[in-house]
Amino acid sequence: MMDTEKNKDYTIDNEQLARFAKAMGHPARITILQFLASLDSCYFGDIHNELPIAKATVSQHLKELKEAGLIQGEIETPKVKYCINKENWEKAQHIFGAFFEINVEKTACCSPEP
Amino acid sequence: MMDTEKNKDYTIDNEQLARFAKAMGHPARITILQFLASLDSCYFGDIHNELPIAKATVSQHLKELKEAGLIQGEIETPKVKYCINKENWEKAQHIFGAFFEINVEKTACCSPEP
DNA sequence: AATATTGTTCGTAATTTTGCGAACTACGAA
DNA sequence: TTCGTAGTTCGCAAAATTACGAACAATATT
Repeated sequence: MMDTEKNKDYTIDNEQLARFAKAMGHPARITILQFLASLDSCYFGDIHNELPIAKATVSQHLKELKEAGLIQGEIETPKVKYCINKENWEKAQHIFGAFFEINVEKTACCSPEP
Repeated sequence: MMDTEKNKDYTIDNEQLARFAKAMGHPARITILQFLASLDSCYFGDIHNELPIAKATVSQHLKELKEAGLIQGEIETPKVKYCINKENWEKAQHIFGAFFEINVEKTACCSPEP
């Protein structure tokens, strides 16, 4: 049959952007990313110390950030060192940058506030 | 008592960034935002037509984007016209921009891949 | 008045998220 | 070996998210 129907699947790029955004969709995870980027420390204990939540919960948030690709961790016995995943961080920079490049001025649709 | 304890609350900025990110944390909502920004149309029906989900679900996603402040809607009987909330869109641009301005090069912590 | 169009809201179900304490692992020091 | 440190994982509960069809509302058309 002909392919006249519109493809309604989400694009890979949109899936990826949503994935990153979702990972960033919690204040604890934003705080973690900022802390890691500021490089006051990379250790779990110090990250935990910045946050108002239990260590088990911090561990979970770190796991999610890791699964989204935004951070990585390595064991440095007896501590665990986390850091930004540089490659994917840059990917996120670009993908968010492109997303927000859209010129809203030019595309105003609803009438402005009267 | 003295306030020697570290304040572990999330900052307003981090809460706001997480709020925006969370709203963007679903491919359908990313697609909606892009569609509205591209201005092929502003009407619910056309938005629905772009997505692989039921209209009730589309309506819910639009509601969430509206509650996060990223879009706004107005009735244009018998249709409903949605659009980007310009003010908050720019706010999001800035807040995401600032977030990703962090220089990861300078802050690399974990050893690079060997 | 009956119909059609355009979306929203309701009720419901399945899944995911968030959070915690307790138990556990791994290692080094006493 | 026993203890302490540093985190992870487990088990659970509460809440939020995602999704749908059916019912509903508001308006225009016949």
